Amino acid sequence: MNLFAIFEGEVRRALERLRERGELPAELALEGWTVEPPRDPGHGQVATNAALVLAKPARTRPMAIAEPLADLLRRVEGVAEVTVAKPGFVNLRLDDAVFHRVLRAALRDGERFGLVDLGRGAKVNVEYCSANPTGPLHVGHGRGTVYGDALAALLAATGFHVTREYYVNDGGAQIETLARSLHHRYREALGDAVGPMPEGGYPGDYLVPVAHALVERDGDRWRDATEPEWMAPFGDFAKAAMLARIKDDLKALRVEHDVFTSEAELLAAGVVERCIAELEERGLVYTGTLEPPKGKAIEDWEPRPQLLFRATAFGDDTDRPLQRSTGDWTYFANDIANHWDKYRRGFKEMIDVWGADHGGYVKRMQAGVQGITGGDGALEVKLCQLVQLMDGGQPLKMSKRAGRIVTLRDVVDEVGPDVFRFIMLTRKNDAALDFDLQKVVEQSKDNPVFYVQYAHARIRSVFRHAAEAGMATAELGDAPLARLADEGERAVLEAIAQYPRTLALAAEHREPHRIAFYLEELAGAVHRLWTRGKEEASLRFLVEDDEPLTRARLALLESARTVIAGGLRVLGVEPVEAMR
RNA sequence: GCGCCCGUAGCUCAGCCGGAUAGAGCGACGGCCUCCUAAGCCGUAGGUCGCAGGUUCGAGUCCUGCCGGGCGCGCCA
Repeated sequence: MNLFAIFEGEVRRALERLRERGELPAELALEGWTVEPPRDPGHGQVATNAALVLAKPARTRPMAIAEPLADLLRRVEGVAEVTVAKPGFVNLRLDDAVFHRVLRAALRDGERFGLVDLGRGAKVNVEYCSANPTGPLHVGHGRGTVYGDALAALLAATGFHVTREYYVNDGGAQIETLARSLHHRYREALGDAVGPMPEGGYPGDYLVPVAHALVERDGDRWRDATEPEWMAPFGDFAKAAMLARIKDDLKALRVEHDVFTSEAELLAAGVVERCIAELEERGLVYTGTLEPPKGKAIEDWEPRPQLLFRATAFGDDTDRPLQRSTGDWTYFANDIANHWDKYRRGFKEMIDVWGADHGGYVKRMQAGVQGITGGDGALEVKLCQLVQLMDGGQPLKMSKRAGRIVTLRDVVDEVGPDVFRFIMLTRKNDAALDFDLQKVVEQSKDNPVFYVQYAHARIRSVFRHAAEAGMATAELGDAPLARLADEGERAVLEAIAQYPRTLALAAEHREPHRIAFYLEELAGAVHRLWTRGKEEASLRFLVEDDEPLTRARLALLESARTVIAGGLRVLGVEPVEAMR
């Protein structure tokens, strides 16, 4: 029950009436205006800028539209008062009864309250995390992962049929590097004096336990084997171990993907060849020679004819290579196949969450999807800016080469998934983020997530007390909500009514952080109301000799709690029963 | 050199599709617990929204140009 959507309809009808009556030009397009909560609560609960927006196309003054519009809106059920303000805003003050209906809807729907059906069951594939299985997840991965996970939940909450996907980049040379690194650790585990990790290997110590597990399984049978002999089994073993570890790390973050797609398996199944053949049939593949990029000197640049994808046909800056000089497919070719595979599994809408360092790759991938799906599929890419890891104000350079990795798991174990997720979700995805390990650990007790969880816990506490006092806490839908007369109660009521709109906007904009900020506001309204009860006994929630009033207040609290729980659920944060 | 993203209070960040007097948290300072959880509430201080133009009834928001920071710029992933 989205009040703002409802009143948008009312404003539209009123404008249409004005057009019919000739007070607006017959050909006027009724577009571009909005219905929003006014910034100043003194203006009521709903405001529209329709008169301002339409004045110019209607070739009249804003007030000439605002006045008759206000007259019509005054007759709408649930509207208590309509005022026209300065330049031409029309402000509505709503009857309490309207908010009472919202509250009853919230009580009736529980955590499903506000879940608008924007998607109508459309299938959407959200690919996120997709870190290479060559090591544990680090903090930088955590951001895109949490964002993607919350976005997936948000879309699922707004009527889309969502699949959460992880693309495993296990097709390239990096798995060979991983296998060599494991082989080195394996020899170490057997007690051979092999020295430090060779140049180009993965120096982190996370392969040490993997090597021991391999010794446990196979003993020293690979000690004297040749590289071609051990390469495949070592690669498989290491890959499986890394993937298991990544899944475990994800679980600690409360992230669970539905599908893991393996690049290597797509390759082995010949999907890439079929994909390229498909592109060829569409005339999107040719052999040509690329110009060297301007402005950036590339050493050992050799003009070379190669297999190219006609990305420029879809708005990319240049055509893109599909095949390496070695004859292998490029990562790009494989990734087109990956998206083609999704498309053939029924996903016309695909969303990828990438790190900002892949920003230069967006256009070509979108071009690839357009090309391979004949324009029927669409790829939306959400970039997460990189995380600058700090330690006590000093930038911490993470380098895999130096083996100095701050793992995601370390941080999550330290502060917990709720704190970590909330930190990542109180930011827009496209703003850079400083993540100071020391501060995050020190200040995790100040994390706003507790503010929201505390509001939930306090409400639970009231219900526990109510039950102890023998008060009925069920069937609150028929409570006399008109008894809710305090300004603090109204504030909570109005905050609750904002939720459906917030959810819809967050989904449309792919911005789960809006929910986090909204929940802080709602929690604030709850905390303020709580404090009013401390200052004035008559405003306490449980009033011994006035059960109807108590029930009305419980109804208010329960719907607030429901919204908090539902919102936290979308963010993947636990609503708690108690804080102590 | 070119492309994308960012620049808002001391710090970390919101600011809805262009809307009314630019907000929150942390930090600083001052108040509030005989009573449903003080992980809370109330107040004070703190801003030329990077700079300069432009668009318009109206710009933190859109456009152009600068400045500053991040990322990227065949066959790596």
